[in-house]
Amino acid sequence: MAEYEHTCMIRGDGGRTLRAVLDRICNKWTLLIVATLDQGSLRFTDLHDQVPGISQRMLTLTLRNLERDGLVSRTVHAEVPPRVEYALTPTGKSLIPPALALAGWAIENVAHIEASREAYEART
Amino acid sequence: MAEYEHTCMIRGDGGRTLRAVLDRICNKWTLLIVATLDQGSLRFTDLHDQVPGISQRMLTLTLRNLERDGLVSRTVHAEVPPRVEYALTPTGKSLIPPALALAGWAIENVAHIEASREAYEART
DNA sequence: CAGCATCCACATGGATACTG
DNA sequence: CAGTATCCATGTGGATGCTG
Repeated sequence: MAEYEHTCMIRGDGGRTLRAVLDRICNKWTLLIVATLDQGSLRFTDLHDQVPGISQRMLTLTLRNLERDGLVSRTVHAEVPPRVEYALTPTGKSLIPPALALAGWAIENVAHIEASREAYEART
Repeated sequence: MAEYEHTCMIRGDGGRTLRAVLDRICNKWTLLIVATLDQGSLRFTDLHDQVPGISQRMLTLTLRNLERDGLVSRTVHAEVPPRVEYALTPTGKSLIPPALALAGWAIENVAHIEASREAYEART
């Protein structure tokens, strides 16, 4: 537990690198879409159906950002009606393990956090 | 790589659990403060000095949220001038490993992401 | 020292309507 | 089918000034 020197990975450059990446990942939909695409390639409407509650606008925006960052590939098939397939790139796939680590922590600790929060509110 | 069924940890309840936690963690300062406190307990001014660029307001807000969620403890010493010590709780400490996993991914892939982003902009 | 209060700028994201 | 366009509500966070 005394290995706090490893946190220099986080604090490193004042947190700039970590934050540059977090900014792209920690919005409302990104991780959900990445996790959904881990099944394999999907088209726009499939994603819209499988990610509950997302609007067309946010799905489009999030996919564009993922494409920009090279985490998701977008292939347009020249057909009528149009067919567009979205899939994770290798870089996108590599995000899954750390994302799972965080999700695991979230699931293990959400009860404790929620309880602590309610106790705090009650105190105030 | 065919173990995509594990991403149900992320998608599980439509991502609600993960997002409930991400919302508390993925703001501008939380992970930076947690990483800084991994060294041991620090007082307000020390934190303000060690986290470059943070304002008093955001330091206060972030610490209050961390205290609410039970990730950071706040102990006031009845002295003059006042002395307040902030430290990670066990729950707070347990966030470090998954945070490091994400930071590691960020550091490994930031160059590729940045390059992809520039290529994308150039294309447009 | 360790904050709280106030004001303000900007980004995120939701709802709705329209299109090649 | 796979988007785009527009409008708008809310949240996040920065600057500044004041206080027990």
